[in-house]
Parts: sequence; structure tokens; C-alpha cells
Amino acid sequence: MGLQIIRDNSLYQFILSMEKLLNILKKNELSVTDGRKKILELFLKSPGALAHADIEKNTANAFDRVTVYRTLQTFVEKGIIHNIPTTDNSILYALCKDDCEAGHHHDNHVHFLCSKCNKTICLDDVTVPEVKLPKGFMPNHAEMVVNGVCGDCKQK
Amino acid sequence: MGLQIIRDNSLYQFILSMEKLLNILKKNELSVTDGRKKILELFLKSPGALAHADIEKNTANAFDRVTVYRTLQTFVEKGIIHNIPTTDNSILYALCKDDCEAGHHHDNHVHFLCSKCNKTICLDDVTVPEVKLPKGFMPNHAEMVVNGVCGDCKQK
DNA sequence: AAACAATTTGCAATAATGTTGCAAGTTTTA
DNA sequence: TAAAACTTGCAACATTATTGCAAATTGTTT
Ligand SMILES: [Mn+2]
Ligand SMILES: [Mn+2]
Ligand SMILES: [Zn+2]
Ligand SMILES: [Zn+2]
Repeated sequence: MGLQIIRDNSLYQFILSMEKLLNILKKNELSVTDGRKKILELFLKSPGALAHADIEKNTANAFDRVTVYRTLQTFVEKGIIHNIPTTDNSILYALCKDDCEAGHHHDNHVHFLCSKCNKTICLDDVTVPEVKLPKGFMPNHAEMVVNGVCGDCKQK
Repeated sequence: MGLQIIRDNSLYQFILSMEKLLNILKKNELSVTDGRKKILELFLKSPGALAHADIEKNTANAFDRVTVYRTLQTFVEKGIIHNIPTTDNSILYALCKDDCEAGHHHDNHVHFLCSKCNKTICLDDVTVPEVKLPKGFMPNHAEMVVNGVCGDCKQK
């Protein structure tokens, strides 16, 4: 059937992902530029979180370092990506879910850092648990990073 | 009474803290140097966690930056201090409890970051809770940082 | 107490990472 | 298509981190 052929077509897949990408930029009132498209595309197809350096590598230095910094900053501000705390001095970024808005992220999910493949993965369905704090402390937001071995790496 | 006078004496207090300090270094088979003494002293009397920059400030540049880097690294390796994840790209360090050993930290307590005074505090008595992970993930260690307003800042 | 070995420090050079202003280029709007 | 709005790259600069090596300090032995 015709439709079947079209669905398997890689051009179709390309158009589909390009549409998703443009939607995200439009929704956030961002003008569509090569840099933003390419970087957002990277996030969309990356299984784990990305650091600034990863992005530079994967865009083959097509963009200036400054542009990458500014793009990441913009994406965070708009709630397109969020950042993940790390113990070494770096920042990791990952895609936000649909319900994040500019200046008001609300994905408080647990992050998993695999010590074998070194990937950091958003566990979107695992919510950060509440903890009872000592008297006087007023909690507002909590971050949690679990480290260990991920499913893919356990196999080997 | 004589003993009372001695206990209140600041010289006595000084000797006491110096003893504690030397104990820590000796126990970890580290030679006693001015830098290590001063930096460890800072941690002992600091209410919250310290960043590299804090240490440079508080030692009035008495030591080379490189020495501070190397000292912190050594202290972490020996289990004298541990580091705390952050979202900006920096590393925070705080004193470990007595039961930490070289290469085998086991203080998995929650950390609290106050958004007013900007201090990060070890909540030594609040244990990081376990979470149920998706199939395949093997947890090993977990970090948790709660952010909000601390007791001191709430008052105002 | 002095000499020796082991370790630590500071300096210099270098690398990596991040920030800012501004002119030129691109995207959006009209 | 032209003008307005916005984004980019470049250059200059600032901050943060790493490394090798000689000089200084510390711990150990005589
Ligand atoms: Mn995430
Ligand atoms: Mn702590
Ligand atoms: Zn893995
Ligand atoms: Zn506070």
C-alpha cells in the first residue's frame, strides 16, 4: 500500500522530526536558525544528557563556541532543556517534557549516571521523593542523582 | 577553680583544635604542612560547604592556587572531605564524618542549599532515601540536594 | 643535631572553559 | 521586497584547571 511505502521512507521520517523540532521553537517564540535546529535535533535524538563539549563535538564545530553557550542558555530559559547537577565541575543538559514552561520547569525526576558507559539518563517516571528535614528548613525543590550501572551495560 | 580558667582560655581552645587537626592528618598518613593545616582548619570551623574560591579568599592567597587544588584532591582521596553536586559548574567540598575511609566514603546524607544565604549545609542526619528504579538499572550510590530557605534565613 | 630520603610547594607555561561588546549576517514582519 | 528585530561570529578578555620541574619543606635515620 502506498501509505506503507511513505511511512518507511526516510524522507518522511526526516520531515516528521523536522516538524517536531520547528514546533518546539515556534511554541517558544524563538526564531528558527541553523544553530538552534541542529542543537535541538541533537537533544531529540540523544539517549542521554549532553554537556557543552558533547555538543561542540557533535556539531563538528559548525558553530562558534559562543553560539553554543547562548543557545543552551536560551533553551534553559525557555524550558526546552533543564540542567542536571554533577560532581565534577560541568553542567549536563537534557530535554524537558512538554509541560515545562519558560522560567518554570517542573520535571523533578531522578537522574541516573551509569559508571560504565558514563551516560546520564533522565528517569522521567521516577519522582524525587520527599524527605523530612530538621526543624527550620523550608524545602522548595530537590534534585537527585543515582549512580550505578544502567540496563545496557549490565548485559555485558 | 583553676581548671575552669584553663578551659575558658583561648590558648587551651587553640591547642584543642590543633590537636584534632593533627589527628586527622596523622590518621591519614599525610605530612603536616602549613597549607594542609590552614585549609583543614577552615573546613573544621566552617558552618557550610566550601568551594575552591572560598578557600582562596579565606587563606588570603597565602598559598598558590595549585596547592589548593592539590590539597583538596588529596583530602577527597583520603576521605577527609567529600564533594557535593551543583547545578552551576562548580564543586563544593565539606568535611566527612569520622567513618569515612580513603577511597570509600559513606556519608550519603542529604545536602541543603539555601537560596538566601547561599550556604550549602550537610544534613548529616538525613539519609538519602532509596528509590525504585526501572527494570535493569543497578543503583550503587545516590546524591540528593534540597534547595530552599534555611533556618537562619527564615527568621528575617 | 645533621644528613638523607621522601614528599610537598611555587612558579611558569599551557590548556580549557566562560563572558562581553559590537559589527555583520539572518530571520521575521509588514 | 524593505525595514525591523534578532542572532551570529569574531576578537578580546577573564576565570578556572592541569602539568613538569626545581626549590623548599617534612619526616626519618644516623
Ligand atoms: Mn532530566
Ligand atoms: Mn555533606
Ligand atoms: Zn551504561
Ligand atoms: Zn540561609
